[in-house]
Amino acid sequence: MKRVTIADLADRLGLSKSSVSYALNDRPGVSDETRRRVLDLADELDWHPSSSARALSNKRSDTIGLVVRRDPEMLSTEPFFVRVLAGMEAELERADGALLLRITDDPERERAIYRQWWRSDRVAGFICLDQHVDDPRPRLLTSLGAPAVFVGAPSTDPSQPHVLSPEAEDSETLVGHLADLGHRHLGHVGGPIALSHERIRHDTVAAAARRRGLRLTYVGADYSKADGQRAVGELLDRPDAPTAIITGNDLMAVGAVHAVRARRLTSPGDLAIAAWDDSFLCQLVDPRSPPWTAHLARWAPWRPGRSSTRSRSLAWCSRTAGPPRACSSRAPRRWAEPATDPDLLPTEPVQCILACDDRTGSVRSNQPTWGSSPLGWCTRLIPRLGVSVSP
Amino acid sequence: MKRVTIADLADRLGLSKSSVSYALNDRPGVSDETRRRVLDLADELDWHPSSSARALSNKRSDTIGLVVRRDPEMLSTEPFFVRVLAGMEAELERADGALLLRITDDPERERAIYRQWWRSDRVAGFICLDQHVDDPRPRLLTSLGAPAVFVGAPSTDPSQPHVLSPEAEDSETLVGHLADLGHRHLGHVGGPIALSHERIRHDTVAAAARRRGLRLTYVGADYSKADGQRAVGELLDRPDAPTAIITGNDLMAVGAVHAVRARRLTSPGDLAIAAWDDSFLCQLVDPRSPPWTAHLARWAPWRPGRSSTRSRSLAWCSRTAGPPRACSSRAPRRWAEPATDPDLLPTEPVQCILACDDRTGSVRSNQPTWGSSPLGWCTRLIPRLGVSVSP
DNA sequence: CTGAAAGCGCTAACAC
DNA sequence: GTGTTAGCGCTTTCAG
Repeated sequence: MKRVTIADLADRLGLSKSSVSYALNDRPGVSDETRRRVLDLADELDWHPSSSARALSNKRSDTIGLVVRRDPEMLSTEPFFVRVLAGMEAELERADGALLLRITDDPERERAIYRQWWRSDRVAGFICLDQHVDDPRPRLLTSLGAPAVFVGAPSTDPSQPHVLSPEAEDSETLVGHLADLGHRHLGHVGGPIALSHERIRHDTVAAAARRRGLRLTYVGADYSKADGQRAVGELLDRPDAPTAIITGNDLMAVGAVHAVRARRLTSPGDLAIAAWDDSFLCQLVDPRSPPWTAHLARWAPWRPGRSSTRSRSLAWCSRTAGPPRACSSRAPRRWAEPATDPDLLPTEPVQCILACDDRTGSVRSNQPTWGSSPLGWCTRLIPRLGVSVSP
Repeated sequence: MKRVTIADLADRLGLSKSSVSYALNDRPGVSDETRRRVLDLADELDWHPSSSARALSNKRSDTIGLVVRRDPEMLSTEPFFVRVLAGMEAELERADGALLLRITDDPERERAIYRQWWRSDRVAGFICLDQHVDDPRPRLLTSLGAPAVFVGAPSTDPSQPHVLSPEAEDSETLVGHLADLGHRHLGHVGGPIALSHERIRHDTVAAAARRRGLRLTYVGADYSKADGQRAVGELLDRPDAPTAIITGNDLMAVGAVHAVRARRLTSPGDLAIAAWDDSFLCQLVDPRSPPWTAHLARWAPWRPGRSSTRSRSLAWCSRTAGPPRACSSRAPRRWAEPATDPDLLPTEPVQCILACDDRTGSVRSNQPTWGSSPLGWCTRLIPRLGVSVSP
């Protein structure tokens, strides 16, 4: 199975390599007639450009690197990740790009991979998830000169683009909703506080509660179901337990449900639960599914002291712009914030407004040529940065 | 940020490019002394080989291609996929390889990607999941000359290696267990029958039931929770409903639980549920979690006619070699079958026995240098094939 | 043990 | 419009 090269094409057509190359790359310098013949032959012979050869002379790649620093075991449990992946893939699909993926738990290893992939020209740039406080990556990638898009929190290096989630707005929504239901004491079960977006949530939830004169108890956990259950259990076992909690992801919300059940309490009767993420877990673990609802009603009398009539709804939802619909496992659509700083791309500002369905992860953009998902969208950023950086 | 090349290293050390190359690649032809100096300098200058240049002259890549043909939306809901991914990544991590990933729903597109990635030298080979009856990929990849490992079912092309799941054994285990509990009529809610392994399950479950003189009703579904719920609902609504069902994945088992609840029936009282996969969903949606168990007991009397005392356990488990432990959401360890045909790798037979923990996806191998997961393991196959193919 | 040189497949000046 | 040529960074003969 001998590889077909442009030299082969050139030979068979009696042309030179360069003419063939021009034709293939849709560049001026060849007649339409010639171009057609080249294209046809290439098709017939099933020619494909050698990606290494092309990368070697172009010094660029159409591959985007993603290094996920999480325990693979735990990752498989977290719906968020696959949604991110699917979003990126949706975009890469249309751009005919590719994703180079690595999952590792080891921070040292992670940094080594960034260096290696970049220095070995494997990728055009990176997408970075899960930004930490004191995250070494902004500095590392800047020093390497590698384009990168940070997702979820602004990079500490202002020259790097990022896509933000409206954390503050979410916090406001969640706290506001629970306050409206009459709760006076909220629990906040946050994810790892080393994560920037968790720190933001910590602060903004606190601020929203303070503004309304609500009591707030914060407990940190690690995003796992087990630890969420532990944390919520701690809250429930206090003499002054909160009547509602907010968890940082759905997995911990499921943990919350289990903590409630384990204590023979009910939700939302004894504890209203609201969570960030609105993944499919909300559909799977639906406390309302019959005869569960009836069941709750029956159990409630057993602990009348703990039963609360204030909260009749379980806000199983997240990142919603409007108030969560009571007892709904669907999140309404929301409008995300403009996602980039226009300064970053002087030649072609990329500010845009996305209409985002958080449940499906898909977005509509006011720039019609752009992607179909929030993370697909930042996938697009990379090549663009490449263009504006090396003019 | 100028790239560091071996020419740079050679210059600074007063050597020639070739010597440097030899030293770097651990090849004979340089003194130990020289090798050390080269290695040290490379380290100091943070040199990394250009992957494209290397691939260009080597005509090989350390990247493995994975094209997943599923609806991305649905994928995020299916724990199986991320476990596969994590398994491969675990192996790639140690091999310092990389995964080129593409998720697409379009079969035509899928085949185009295989061609393109192969002809453009992007990957060393492929791992193929979800083999269909009449799957075009074995033929396609053979005709391209691309190494590929098929997972889950034997390729129709016997020259291609594959990693099998012990489907027949699983079927036997599941049916046997339910029969032992006293069930006489089983339902089998299978996944898409176009998938080879589902066809195998269909046949082997039927055979196992027949051998025991059990009745069996098969209903096909699409692996989604909703469709699983629909299918189980259909079974439950029949006048002669089965007392136990087997579903093809956990998501459909969750659907089954919901179908049961929606009819105010109980599980396992009215319907025992057993499923292939044993993912984390089993932990999340645990019908036994208190006060659920008590709840079941209370509900049962409401529909005494439907309540069965035969089944006291919910076999929420899968792919177990021994009988499932009653009411356990953990699968015991199992021994997988030898995974490859020794004929396939004449130079270096790769037959090995894996000890596999199906819950974590990790395996122990009797070939100690080998991988740590079943899919990591087939990741390893690719380069090995490469070696034996181009001697 | 070392150096010069060819070539992997493609792009991009630069001449014709 | 078309052909010639010089790299891109690395590997690999083949002489010294």
